[in-house]
Amino acid sequence: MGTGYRNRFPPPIQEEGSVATIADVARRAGVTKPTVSRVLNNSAPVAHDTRSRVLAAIEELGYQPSVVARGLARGRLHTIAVVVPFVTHPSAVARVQGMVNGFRESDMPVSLYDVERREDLDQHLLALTSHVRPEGAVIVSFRLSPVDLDRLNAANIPTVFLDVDVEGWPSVVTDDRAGGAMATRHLVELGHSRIGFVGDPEDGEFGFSSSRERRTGYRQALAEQRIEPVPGHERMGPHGREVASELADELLALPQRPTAIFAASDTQAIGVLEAAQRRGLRVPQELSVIGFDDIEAAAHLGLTTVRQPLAASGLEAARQVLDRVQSPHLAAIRHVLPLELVTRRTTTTAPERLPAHDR
Amino acid sequence: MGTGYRNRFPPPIQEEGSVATIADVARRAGVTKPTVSRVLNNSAPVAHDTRSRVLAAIEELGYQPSVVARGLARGRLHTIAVVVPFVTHPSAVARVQGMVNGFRESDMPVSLYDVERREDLDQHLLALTSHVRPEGAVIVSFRLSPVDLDRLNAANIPTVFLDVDVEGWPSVVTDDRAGGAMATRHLVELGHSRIGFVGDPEDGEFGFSSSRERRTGYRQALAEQRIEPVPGHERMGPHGREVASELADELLALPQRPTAIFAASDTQAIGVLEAAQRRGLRVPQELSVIGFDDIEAAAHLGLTTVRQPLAASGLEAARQVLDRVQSPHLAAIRHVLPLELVTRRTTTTAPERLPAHDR
DNA sequence: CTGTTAGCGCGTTCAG
DNA sequence: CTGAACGCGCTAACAG
Repeated sequence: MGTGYRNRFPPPIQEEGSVATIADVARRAGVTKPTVSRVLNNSAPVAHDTRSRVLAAIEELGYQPSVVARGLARGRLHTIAVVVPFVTHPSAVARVQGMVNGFRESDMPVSLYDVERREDLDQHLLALTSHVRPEGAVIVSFRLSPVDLDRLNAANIPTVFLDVDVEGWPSVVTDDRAGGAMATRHLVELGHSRIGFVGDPEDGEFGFSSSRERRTGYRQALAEQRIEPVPGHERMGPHGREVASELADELLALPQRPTAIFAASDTQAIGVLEAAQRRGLRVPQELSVIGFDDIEAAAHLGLTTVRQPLAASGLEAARQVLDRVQSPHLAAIRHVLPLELVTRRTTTTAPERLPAHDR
Repeated sequence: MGTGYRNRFPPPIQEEGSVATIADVARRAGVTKPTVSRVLNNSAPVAHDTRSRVLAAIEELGYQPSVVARGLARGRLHTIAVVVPFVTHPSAVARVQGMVNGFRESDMPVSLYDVERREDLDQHLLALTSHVRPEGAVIVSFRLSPVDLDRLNAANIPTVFLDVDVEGWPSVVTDDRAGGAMATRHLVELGHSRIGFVGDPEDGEFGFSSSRERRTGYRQALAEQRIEPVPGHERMGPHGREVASELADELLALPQRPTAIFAASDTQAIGVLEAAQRRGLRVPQELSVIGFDDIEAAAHLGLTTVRQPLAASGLEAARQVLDRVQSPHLAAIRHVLPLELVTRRTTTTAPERLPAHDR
């Protein structure tokens, strides 16, 4: 008939508006509430025929336990809390996608706690350790204070950190320092020696570590190649495309401008590309650009970058939490994911290495 | 000193692990629980000095009411439920971003219900109408059955539909049919007459209407321009880049292949571009491609498309829900957002309109 | 194996 | 304006 309607909702056996409770089920099955609870949770043995009477009643009433009431009684909500900064940023989306997939098989709903302002984090952390807590948590990118960690610990919530190293806690990370070095070496091998860096400020609002680590790797790679670092070649500012674009513009305005720029993230690299375009600089002939993350846009733009397995890291974090929800005393392992150089169309040989007529 | 730590967590005045309850506050303030509850919710007048004693106690204990207990007692959780298919798809991300921004000012947390499989929707709808319900809901793209709508109505949850028209319910939509016509006319005006269409199946798993409407607009535009529709020029398949790519490939394999293709979404348009590339067809010289939505990738790829204000629509939906949470009996308005043709680099004059040597 | 009793933290009667 | 008593739906502890 193709009405386009969906119709798998259980029929409303109860009167309109009201919903079956555990008491209704108990009454109908001729038992008491705890017995129903026991078959629901398999928390104690139940005689075979009682169990089937209860199951029948549940079926007939279309009964579904209230997660809220259950949460209040148990002191924990059957949920995994995910605390993540800027959840609509491409990298966050990819990580969340991985987690969602990781949790799908289990019947664990995930509740997303987006952090956009400082106070959001405090509030969410408070919610985590309140009366009724989640079964587990994933905290993305945030370096918590020892006080916060103690709280988490006291609250007894299995927690996995994603994209940040926390001593004594399970974590899923990449080696950002090695990644920064990888990106920089790629440029050096192409003959570049004036290599700029665009990244986040050292002590940003949230204290994320990735940009700092990548810059450290950048410096290491320069040092090991005996390239004199130029302090003015490092520009840091609040994360985002626009700011990165301005920072890059400063670099490109230098008398001895860099022939290559390493951006600490693809988002920032896109800003760098925009700056080059505004100045009429051809990429990669006159400016090589390399990013970090390999978000979707990178492929579209042909951006050379260091690929970080974002979705896979989310999946792994999900696995780790689920493992710890089942077995709370697993050792805290640090899972390191591999990085990979992805060469596309924004990096090439340094201009000074080319024959004059090609420049 | 720049440890990078954050430290705004309220000091643990209570013993470790335990958390202050309303009873603790009452005791400390020398009153009873209902009084505390009254100052918390402004639900009844409270003497000035008792109120300040209570507030002081709340402050000192770092007390925060349990949302779960409150939810159980009230029968509604202080939350807006957002039911959205494929939340990691670019268009969903943009819409959610808009909603998150719309809800930020209010103190309403939003809980995201992602739907990836048929049964997810039923389950989430059930959760909405259960014992403890959200304050309001936004349902994205889904056309619900009358039974489901009745439930929603009986449950008395202010609900706004986004990206789908529902008779008698508030909705935020665009005119997909007009958009489809707009895209098609653009191609016709460029001189194209063999125009292919790639979109979703007519009766997809979820019965989304947008692709169908856009195709209707496509047909209308062809008709009004007296262009004979070619049935084989319409290809439909499950939404996604890969499938769209295959469908486009079929079109491009036709003896009289289309010189332009209208894809019902940017995601599918990207698939079309891939198909063209595989066949070595130059875009736009040999094939014009237009999409729909204007997701981020569209700008990166230079894709011509019909822009739909995704984030703005999310924001508007949020506003509507908040309005209705405050004033439950507002009329059901249908908010139509404007569409806009965005011309970029994937569409151009039809080959047969060019001088021979240019083809 | 099952029922009785109590309590999770909070809101809401109803008295006073 | 404030307190006593009860209920939200469910689980936990203890008998039997």
